[in-house]
Amino acid sequence: MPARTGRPPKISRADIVSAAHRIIDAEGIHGLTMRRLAREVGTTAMALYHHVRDKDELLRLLLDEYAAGIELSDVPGGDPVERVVSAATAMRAALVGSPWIVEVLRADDLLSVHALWFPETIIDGLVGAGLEPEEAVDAYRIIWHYTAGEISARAAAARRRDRGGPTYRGQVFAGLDPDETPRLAALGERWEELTARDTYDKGVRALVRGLVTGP
Amino acid sequence: MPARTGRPPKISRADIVSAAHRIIDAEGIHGLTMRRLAREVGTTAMALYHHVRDKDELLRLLLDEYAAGIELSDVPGGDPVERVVSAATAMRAALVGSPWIVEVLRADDLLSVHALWFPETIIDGLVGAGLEPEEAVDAYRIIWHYTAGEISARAAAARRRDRGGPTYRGQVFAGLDPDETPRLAALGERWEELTARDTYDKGVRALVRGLVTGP
DNA sequence: GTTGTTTTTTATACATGTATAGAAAGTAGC
DNA sequence: GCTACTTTCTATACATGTATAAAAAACAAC
Repeated sequence: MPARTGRPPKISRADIVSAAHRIIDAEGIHGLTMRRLAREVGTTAMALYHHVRDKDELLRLLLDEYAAGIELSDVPGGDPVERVVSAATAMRAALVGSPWIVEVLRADDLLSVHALWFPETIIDGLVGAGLEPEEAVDAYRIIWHYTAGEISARAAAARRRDRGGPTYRGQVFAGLDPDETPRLAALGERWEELTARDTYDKGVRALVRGLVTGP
Repeated sequence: MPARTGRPPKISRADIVSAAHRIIDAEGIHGLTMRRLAREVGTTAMALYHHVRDKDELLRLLLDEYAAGIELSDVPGGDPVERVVSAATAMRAALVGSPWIVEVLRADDLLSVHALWFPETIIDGLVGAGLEPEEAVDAYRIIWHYTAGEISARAAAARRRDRGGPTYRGQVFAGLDPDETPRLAALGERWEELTARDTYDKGVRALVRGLVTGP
């Protein structure tokens, strides 16, 4: 039945993925290039492309491995709203350490095959709170958009901080007209400080509350 | 006082930005490369780097020009919640046509110098709804994260659709265990259809409602 | 005018993802 | 064993953003 034909492969998808894992652990996501990966596997860059469609697919495979290792935190049984908030917070916690994952996902709001626990739990909680299944899907996607946006913004801010350089905000606040934008002008210097806060929890609570209470 | 010294410049920032604008109009954001831009301006790629720090700065300059041309829609006077929703919707409408802008912004939740009307109006509306200014800033950022996430996901989905190829979702739903994820299994085929819906309005309404009503 | 200084431009180079073409290494039919 | 076919791998090439070094073009001091 196997009856393999053709030149026998020297490397496998699994080899690639585990080598990629090693590189990321040792050098961070930044060190993961196709050529570097090829060297680690002991082949050429283009040979990798016979096993993965492109780098994005490779990242998705990594995500999947990673997701399989996520500790699913226990979610409180009682209030459905609280369950949804907990699950969303756990989802965010799982992703926030590897923001590159969010770049890969984005369109794929389902995360990974091994991370379906998150949408499942959130949707279940939303149905428990009284939403129709279709509405719960909408609500889940809304929560996902918020979560992805927050992680992405957080990662971008961290990158900028690393690279230094003048923030764009400074420029914005320098040329600020108090007549046109009184609220912003009043905030002034405090903007930097205020926008350093972690608002995820606040946001997800408001969002879930707003979603489960009708208009 | 001017007393310019040094080799006289052949090109200016303004030249660069307007040439970039021309390219984007004619060929889309995809056609905007540093070399293509240099050709349009009549110089070399590296010469551009004496006028802009990097491509991101160039994109920010473009955004700023673009923002200056945005029609500020009138926002209803009455209900503060409705004002915030309108302003957020206008912000999203302004950005959704050029999703690359969101990639540039992300960390810079203030948009552009010429688009401060959006945060100003939103924060003002939130204060009008009873929030303290600090809370209103938090709330604005939360709304921004949601908006950026939604646009980003939408753009990624469109890109994927263009390129074709099997969706990751298909793979996810293929190997789905109804015991572990009953809600998702029940949805099954409908996922694709359900997730094609535009949920921005629903989300932003829920979010603002949740934000202005205390916990 | 020669020499130095400053600013801008050019030339060259590199790492990256990935396309394309062809070589290599196996099996199957005869 | 020879030919055809299939799969995998290798070599080469390209476009991209951008670093670095050198050259060019102006002015100022003497």
